[in-house]
Amino acid sequence: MAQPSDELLDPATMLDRRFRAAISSVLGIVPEACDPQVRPSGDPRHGDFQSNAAMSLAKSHGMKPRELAERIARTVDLAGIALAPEVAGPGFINIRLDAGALASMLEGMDDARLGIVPQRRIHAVTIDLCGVNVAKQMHVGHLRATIIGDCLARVHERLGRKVHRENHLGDWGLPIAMTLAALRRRGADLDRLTLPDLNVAYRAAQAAGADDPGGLAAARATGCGPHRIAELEAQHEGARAAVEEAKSTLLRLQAGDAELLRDWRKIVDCTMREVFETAVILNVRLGPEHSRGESFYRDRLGIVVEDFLESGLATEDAGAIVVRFADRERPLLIRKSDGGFLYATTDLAAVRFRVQELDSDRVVYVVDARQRDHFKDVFDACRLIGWDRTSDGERSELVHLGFGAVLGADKRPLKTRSGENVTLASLLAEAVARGEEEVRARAADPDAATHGLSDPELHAIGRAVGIAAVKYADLSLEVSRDYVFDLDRMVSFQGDTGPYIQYAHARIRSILVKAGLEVPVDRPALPDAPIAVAAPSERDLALALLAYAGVVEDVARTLEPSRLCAFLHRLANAFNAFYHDCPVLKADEPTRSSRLRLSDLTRRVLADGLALLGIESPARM
RNA sequence: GCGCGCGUAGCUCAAUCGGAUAGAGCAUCGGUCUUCGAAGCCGAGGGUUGGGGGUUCAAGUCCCUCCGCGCGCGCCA
Repeated sequence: MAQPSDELLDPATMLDRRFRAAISSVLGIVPEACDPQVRPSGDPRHGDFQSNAAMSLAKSHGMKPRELAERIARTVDLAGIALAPEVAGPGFINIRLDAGALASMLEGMDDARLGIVPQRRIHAVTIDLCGVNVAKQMHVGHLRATIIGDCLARVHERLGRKVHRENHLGDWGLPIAMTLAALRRRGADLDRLTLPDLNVAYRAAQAAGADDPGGLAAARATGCGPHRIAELEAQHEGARAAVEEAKSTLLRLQAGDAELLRDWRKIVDCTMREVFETAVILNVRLGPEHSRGESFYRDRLGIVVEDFLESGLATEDAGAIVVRFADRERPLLIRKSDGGFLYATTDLAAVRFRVQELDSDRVVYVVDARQRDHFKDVFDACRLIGWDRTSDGERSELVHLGFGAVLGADKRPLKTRSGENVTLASLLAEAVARGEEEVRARAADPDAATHGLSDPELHAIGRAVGIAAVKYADLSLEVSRDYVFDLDRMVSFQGDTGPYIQYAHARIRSILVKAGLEVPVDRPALPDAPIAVAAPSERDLALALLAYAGVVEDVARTLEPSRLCAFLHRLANAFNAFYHDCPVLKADEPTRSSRLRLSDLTRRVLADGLALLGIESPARM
């Protein structure tokens, strides 16, 4: 029985249902067991969609593929959706959608939802993103952890899911204690501390604590002079002293020393000020309410180890506590021989908290791909002990979305000329400057839509363009891959770039304004005009638009933002071709209104999709 | 040594559970603005999908093997 909302569905879903029913009927099996393999056609000559199920199902049912395809094609009910299907080749079933059906499906999606159906799920989703370290400036790695995580959070939210954005700060432990001890020792004014100062102090403290027994041994073995050995011994002693001081600072901090905690808070706040400023520049939704660092879990670590010991999953090994796995040599250390906890312990506590207390049936870690082994171990440990179950027993999906490195032109991790890590702040400043440069150059043209705009307006557009360039370039690639950071390519307004999509949006908006329409951000500009789909490029545009909801669902399912970018690029291309072929403002009614409405729908899908990527859609550029 | 990831056009990248002739962008070359924003559109050239073997109606995709690159591997995070 057809649902009342049936007509709101996209063509792929409708065809899936109809073919599922037909295959079920032909083969005498339940619909759930039939995958109709409905796919968009690669070649327009084969129609709009195809079902490939007959070829793979034929053998197991003792039929010839072609014969099965014929029977499915005769049986399937495509009334109101498509023309009669045609069988081709070894058993492809080709489908051409009906123009009237396309029009009514478009009218059906032309509201604030844009065809997206909210997922009714009782559990939440947790996205671990950003992952900054206190006392350290953000670098390019944080760019990816932040924007990919923000995009996935937005996509899940768009689908009606409750999302917890968790910024798992590195705000606890020896390195922080070391930095704190060093700053206090030299009497630094923590109220006037800047992040670069703090960063220098952090690195100095790290260097002071750097023990180099290997170097010492090597120096002895290779017969270095006594001066060199004495120097290394002194460094060794100095490092031990620094580490001892840091350890005692950490102990006092852990014991709740009020003065230390106050100072600790100051360096945390100093770090986070930059994080939140960066979030604003990046157009990422990340605030203090999303910060829950390692310190949050500090009182939950002991019980983690105890529970693993009690369950028999953890054993002692050379004084340390480890969890072993049946299928690999590598154990997971959860307590050091000196009784201290490790980051794995914190991560175990965090998974447990996120699944059980944040009630998440999905926990996504947007973290550097190099930590793949670590997360595999942590997640497996959680599954062994049952911490991947929500309180009502639902199994939670634990997934590490490991992203690749950002490389420089030399294919090596991005560095400045002097060999320093590139800070995120400097990288974004350059991107904004480049975006602004492009926008101002074009605004100089007296015919440009941006000509005569005020300085702050041009700056705002330039910023949106520069940030879009960087984010789109990142999000449009497969997450796990490394990529070369090339600002020239990214800010280009041609090709598969953020600015190109933004341009398509601004251009459409300008057409609607020229038609004298009000152009609301997220509502139809002309909700009542009948849509007609006639010209080939109109059809292409219609098919692209109708794919939107499915793409958003795919992105949530696969955690691949690049699919959304590919969709937006296809849609912008389809619109540009349509715009070239089909006059809008100069067409006669009712074609004019139909095309205006198609344009308006395109405009809102582009803006909605860009918003899911965390990219702004300027009205003019 | 063990484990993981990646090799696709000159460059940067796509390719849905294995589907029809492997697609885009950049670059190159050629068309296209006195007509809605040419940041656009239309077209051309460019490929042994790292090599070899296998599975099948069908392989860039799955399996085996070799080569190359990157990353990770017990008391840091």
